[in-house]
Amino acid sequence: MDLQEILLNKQIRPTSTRIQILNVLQKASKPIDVSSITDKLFENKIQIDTVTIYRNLELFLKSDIIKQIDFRDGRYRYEIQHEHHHHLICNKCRNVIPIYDKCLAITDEQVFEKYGFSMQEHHLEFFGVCSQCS
Amino acid sequence: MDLQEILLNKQIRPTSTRIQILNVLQKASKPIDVSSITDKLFENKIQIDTVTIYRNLELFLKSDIIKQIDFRDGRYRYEIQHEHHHHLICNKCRNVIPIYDKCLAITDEQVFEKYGFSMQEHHLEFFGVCSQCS
DNA sequence: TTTCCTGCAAACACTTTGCATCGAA
DNA sequence: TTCGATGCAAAGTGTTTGCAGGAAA
Repeated sequence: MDLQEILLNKQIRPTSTRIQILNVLQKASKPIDVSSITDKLFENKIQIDTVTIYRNLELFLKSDIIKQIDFRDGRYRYEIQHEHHHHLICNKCRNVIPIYDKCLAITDEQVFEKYGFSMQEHHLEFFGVCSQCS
Repeated sequence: MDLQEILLNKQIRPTSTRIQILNVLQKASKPIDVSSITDKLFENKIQIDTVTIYRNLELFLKSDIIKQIDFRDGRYRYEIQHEHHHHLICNKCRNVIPIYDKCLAITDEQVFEKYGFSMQEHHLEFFGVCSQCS
């Protein structure tokens, strides 16, 4: 998908900085953190200030272009918002496997009604040991 | 349940510091962060260094006495490990409702086998808007 | 005695804010 | 010209480390 188009659709000015950041996220095979984004950009001889990355990530988050994920190691990771999925996170090597299988089933939809809670989204991650580490 | 006993069962020396920290967690109606723990202790005229709290929380985590929860606002919260449950988190007021309803069903247990992943635990939180905020 | 706990100070890592500059509409 | 985007410096926040003193087995 065209990154510029995505931004325009969301009424975000498609600056080259933004395209570059999204480009890195798009090419990543798994969610990456801010310092990895900086590194990837650096490999492509592009230098963008950390602050700018943070500011734009926040913008992308608000516009639902990207998703923020927490693997419980003290920093957030980001990935392009696409088909809903979850992650298997290895507690040993920290590798991440995205899974597209349907995992979640609210056995009683009325759970939310019961609390008058209007559910917007859920976050589900699985932790364990991957094949290479076991 | 007796806190001292819990610690002894886990072969952790039941110092008064530890009992006090656990006591605060036990009395809390929802997961709380480190600074709230400090505050609660202070209300009871108990002063325990932040570092000590962190170190003991880590210890409790490893021993499965407590659980670490992430509400995506930059700090972890902790609660006594008890009956498995999830949380409804209000995106507006940040209030937290624990729910004990059965929510998760792996529709295909073979998902993990497929990846040779030995699943140990999952983290599931729901985000939305609570009744008071809507 | 020996081992483990705790507190203090300092370091760290990640993220945010303030402000000036730059650049596109 | 005006408003938004970016970079730099600095501050803020949450967490961890090193080390020394202290308490419990």
